[in-house]
Amino acid sequence: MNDHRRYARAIELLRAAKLRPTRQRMALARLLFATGHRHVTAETLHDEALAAHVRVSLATVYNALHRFTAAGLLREVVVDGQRSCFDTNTTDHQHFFIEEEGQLQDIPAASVQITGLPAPPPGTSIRRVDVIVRVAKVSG
Amino acid sequence: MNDHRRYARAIELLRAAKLRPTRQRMALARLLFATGHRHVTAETLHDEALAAHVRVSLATVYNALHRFTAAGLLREVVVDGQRSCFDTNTTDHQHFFIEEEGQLQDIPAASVQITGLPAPPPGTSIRRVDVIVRVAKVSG
DNA sequence: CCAGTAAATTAGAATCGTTCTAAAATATTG
DNA sequence: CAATATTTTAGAACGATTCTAATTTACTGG
Ligand SMILES: [Mn+2]
Ligand SMILES: [Mn+2]
Ligand SMILES: [Zn+2]
Ligand SMILES: [Zn+2]
Repeated sequence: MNDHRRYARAIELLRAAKLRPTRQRMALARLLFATGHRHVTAETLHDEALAAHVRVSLATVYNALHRFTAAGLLREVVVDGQRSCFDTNTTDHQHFFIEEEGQLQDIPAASVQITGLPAPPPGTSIRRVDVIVRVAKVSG
Repeated sequence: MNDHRRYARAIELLRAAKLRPTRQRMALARLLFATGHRHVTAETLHDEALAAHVRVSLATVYNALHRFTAAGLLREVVVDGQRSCFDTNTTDHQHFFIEEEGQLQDIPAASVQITGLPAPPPGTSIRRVDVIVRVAKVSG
C-alpha cells in the first residue's frame, strides 16, 4: 500500500469512524499517513505540525491520536513508563527499541515466530502479543 | 522460613548490593522477597508497608525500588505508559497482562520460544526481549 | 444559503506518577 | 564517641497527560 493510498484510506476511515474531517485532523492525518510508516509521540507530532505551519494545540493532538487509535488507524506501543508512542503500522509486527535514543524500529511480523505460549488465564482471551527487543549501542 | 531467618536473608541481600540495611529497606525487602514472587508498583508497595505499620515515605519506596533494580534484585516491567511495575522474579520469563485489572501474571520462560529474530540494528546488541501477552476478560 | 445543533478545538488549570531538593536522621568507620 | 557518608523525608517541582469550560467550527434540515 503506497502513501497516497494510505492517506486516502485514513480519510475514508475518519468518515467511517464518524470523525469530522477538520482542518487539524486532516493535517495530522497527512503528517501521519502520507510518508510511510511512523512512530510518533504527541509531542513529536505536535512539533512537526508547528514546523509545517499547522496551527493545532497539543490537546487536539492528544485527542486525535486517541480517536485515530480507537478507529484502528493507529496502534499504541508501550516502550517506557513515561510517554506514549503511536504507530501508523497497525499490522502484526514487533519492535526493536534503541534505549539511548528512545527510537523504535519495526521488525517484520513474518520473520518472528512465537511458539509454546500457554493458554491465557481462565476467563480471558488474547488481545495482542507485544514483543519489544531492547537493544543498546555498543562501542565499535 | 521464620522471621529471624527472613531478616538474615534480607540483610544478606542488601549487604551484597552494598546498600545499608536500614529499617525501611529491610522492611521493604521483607515485603518483597519473603513470600514468593511479586509484581508491585511503588504505590502498592507503599500501601502495603503502611498497612504493615512500617513508617516509610513514598520517596524512599521509589529510591529502594530503583536501588534494588540496579542491584539485580528486581526487574522493571513496562506494561502501560502510566506507571512502573517491578518484578521480584529476575529470571528470564514473560507476562500475561490482564487489561481490566492491570494485573501481571508470569509465563514460565521455558514454555515460550521466540525464533526468527533478525539481527539488531547495526552498532547495537540485544539487551532483553520483552514479551507481554495482553489479555482481556471474556463473558462466559 | 441560513439557523439550529452537535462536535471539535483550545488555553489554561488540574491531575498523576515520578523525581528532585535540601534539611534532618541514621549508619558506618575509626 | 566523633567524623563522615549515606539515607530518609516532606514537600516542591516536573513532565506527560487529561480535564474544563468557553469559543469556534462542521453538519443538517429547511
Ligand atoms: Mn493513552
Ligand atoms: Mn507521568
Ligand atoms: Zn511499528
Ligand atoms: Zn514476572
